[in-house]
Amino acid sequence: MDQKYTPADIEQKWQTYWDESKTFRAVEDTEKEKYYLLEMFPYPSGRIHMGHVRNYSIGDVVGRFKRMRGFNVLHPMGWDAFGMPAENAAIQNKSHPAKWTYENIAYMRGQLKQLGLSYDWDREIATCDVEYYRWEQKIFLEMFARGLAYKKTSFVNWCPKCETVLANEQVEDGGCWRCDTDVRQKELDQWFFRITDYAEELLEWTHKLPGWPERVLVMQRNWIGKSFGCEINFPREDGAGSVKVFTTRQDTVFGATFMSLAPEHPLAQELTTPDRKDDVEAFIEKVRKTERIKRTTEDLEKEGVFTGSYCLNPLTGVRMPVYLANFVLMDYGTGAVMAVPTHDQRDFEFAGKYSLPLQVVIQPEGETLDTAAMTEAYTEPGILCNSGSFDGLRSDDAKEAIADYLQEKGIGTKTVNFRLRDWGISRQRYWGNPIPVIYCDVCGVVPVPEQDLPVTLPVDVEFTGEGGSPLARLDSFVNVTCPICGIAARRESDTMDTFVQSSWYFLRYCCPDLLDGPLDRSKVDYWMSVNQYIGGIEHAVMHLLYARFFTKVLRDMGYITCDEPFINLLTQGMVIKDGAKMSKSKGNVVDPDSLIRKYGADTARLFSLFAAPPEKDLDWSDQGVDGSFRFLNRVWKLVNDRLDLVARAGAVDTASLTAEERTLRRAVHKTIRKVTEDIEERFHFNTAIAAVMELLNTLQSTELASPQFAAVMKEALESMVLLLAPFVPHISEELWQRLGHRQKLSATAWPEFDRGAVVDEEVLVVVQVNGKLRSKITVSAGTDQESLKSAALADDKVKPFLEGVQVRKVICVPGKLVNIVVG
RNA sequence: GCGAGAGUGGCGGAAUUGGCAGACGCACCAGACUUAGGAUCUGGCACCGUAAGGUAUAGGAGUUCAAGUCUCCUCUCUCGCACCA
Repeated sequence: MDQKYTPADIEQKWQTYWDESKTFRAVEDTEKEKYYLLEMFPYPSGRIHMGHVRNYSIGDVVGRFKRMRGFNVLHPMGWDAFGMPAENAAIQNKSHPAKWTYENIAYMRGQLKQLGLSYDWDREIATCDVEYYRWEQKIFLEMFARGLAYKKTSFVNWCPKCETVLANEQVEDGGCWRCDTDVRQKELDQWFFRITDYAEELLEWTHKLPGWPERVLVMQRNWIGKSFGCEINFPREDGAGSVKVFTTRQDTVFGATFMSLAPEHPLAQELTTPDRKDDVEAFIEKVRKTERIKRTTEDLEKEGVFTGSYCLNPLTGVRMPVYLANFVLMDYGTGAVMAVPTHDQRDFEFAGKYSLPLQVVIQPEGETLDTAAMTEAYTEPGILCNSGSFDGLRSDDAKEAIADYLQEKGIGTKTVNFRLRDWGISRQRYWGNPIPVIYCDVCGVVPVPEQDLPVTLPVDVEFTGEGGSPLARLDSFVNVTCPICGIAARRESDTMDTFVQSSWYFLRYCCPDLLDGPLDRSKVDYWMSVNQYIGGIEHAVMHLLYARFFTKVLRDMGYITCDEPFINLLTQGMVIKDGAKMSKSKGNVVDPDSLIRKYGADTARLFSLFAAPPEKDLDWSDQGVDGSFRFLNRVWKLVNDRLDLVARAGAVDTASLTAEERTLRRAVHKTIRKVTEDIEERFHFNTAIAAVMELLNTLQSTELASPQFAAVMKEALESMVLLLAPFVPHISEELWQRLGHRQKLSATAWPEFDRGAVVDEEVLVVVQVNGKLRSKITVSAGTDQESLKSAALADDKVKPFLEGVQVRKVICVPGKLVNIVVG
């Protein structure tokens, strides 16, 4: 037999076996408890990177472990295959996005297989396959029918480089999340999904997902941004209606001395008096030029302009000048704010700049504010004053009382406001899912009839990189007849945001081959929800929120029954090297291919699991990889060296073991217990692996002449190999076979620890004097407190510390510690 | 600014319920084997001290017989959000 560990050979051997025997194929089986394990599918960018290796190694440990524990595991993989890079590559290489994408998929699939990941490859999905995206078009049409997909003209975030629209979530620091180009505002006719209809439920369920990291839930809650307040109408002085504001501080209405409107506010022009026209237009132009980038990223100085018009404070009758202000956002609340300079910092600064009046309406307890002496707004709770019949109320109570009063008088209504806005999904790109809609001059927006689906992406398209979407310029695609009236019409040429595909791929995995619909209810009901989802924290808001939204929409359409897609979520940390995220520009990239070539997949997996717990960042270390490789070599050598011994061994007779044999066996079973708990309860694979390393050290240094040594060693080696299987499956399968098993390890159950074997016969007890460690004594496990106490007091190392002082108290923690308190 | 999380040897990290701080690994040092070693094996390795012993978990206070762990304050770092009315 080979004495040298050659990963290339054994990894190839077992990968072929798993592949050909379809070891990891998942079949619905109501007799078994299901376990749906999912890692976020990759974008087929060309090759996998270390982040993928880590993500999928973590997932594979869970998958293989659960399988060995008897679960019916669904562990699928696929490709988030639509998206800009494919199109950009096509432009550069004068190629086609489909060719580029499918070639990348083929290569990356090979890489994943080389890692020995336990996927059911029969369920593989590529979202650019027409068999996938056609069903998404059907879902879109149903959403359209329910009013959940709609069109509106709006200012959108526009990336001039990508020539496409970006969702708010896709704008990072004022730049495009993909290419970092400064984002501009552009007015376009766009498709939206009405995610705001689900804002309340999405928020509510963030309190019912105990298996999610708190920080992700917090981010989602903040993103949804629910706030309670009032909409209040401030009548215009000219009597022509009123201006509606949203406020959460209706307790300060009596202190509102002016109004601030967003420059884009529909009333902005109307309220502007002729003499103010020039100033106002100049201001609006200036704000528009500044654009969103600066309006959101920098602490822009508060600026505004007077419109020349006034509103009246409905409670005080005070004349309030109406300003346009650069810090008021059109897309939050009503785009208009009642300004209370004494109790809002922004309004305070604004009032200072334009010499607007201040009126204190909330006094801090035990203090009196004086407008002349204020240097900043008082935003804390307090007692109302100058507020008519509400004087003397605490501000918290006043919120309620004033809201009721406003509602009664018909001036305002209590409302709930969300920061979350509808999800714009139109993209002016070719490589995406065509939105199945036709525009007819007579019939208007006409959904493509279901029998005409799918709207297939045309292949014969030219990619020049100029002038926006190639689809829009393709007459054969755009020119159609209206399905209703038959006259010439135009096809929608925008495609859907790629986040749409990743919002339901986990459902399609349950029935990837279904030919007559998106989802097979019975299969989806069997597998959903995903028991464990694993991926990067960067998807905390966008992908995870959209996927939750889609799940609820599809539930309401009757496709599925679950409320939430992912029961447990694990967000793994980044892979960094030399203190920085791996990136080509920093030259600190570790290439998985060469890593596998040099050490094998098992070593690559092992190190990425051993170096840090999953949720923390992993600091890559080439020397650390050497260490993992060394460990596998030692495992290999130890097992192979003892094959003869093991071949002669029978079963362990627990009744007649010697003390030394029992000690060895105790180490084995304690390791089984520890590894099991570390994987199952904590996902702390690093400590699980460390425990196996300790066991190896023990086994390596134990050589007994006793009768049952061979039997105990056999049990030990077999256990060690089984415990390693989720982490390093190839070497484990090979060693398992060499240990004489005909049944494959991948069909073998996880070991159970023997409760009798892990009980300590002797325990080490620490003896402290006044909390300081003075001695350690070994006593038999059952020693009672009294004997323990006297043994501690009589200990030679302890005695000197007891001379000349009085023992006041002795604390005994059985099996652990004695603390003698003296004084 | 707000929210969340973190801070432990030269390094990655461990300490699960308040009970031996530093498991396991890396690096380093010494030795063995060797023509050789970037292979393998053995031993050492928080800091100060010859030792007995003392000091150590960002810093400071507190609770406790006992604190890396609990409470309060301060500092630093990371991530997320950021004019949200």
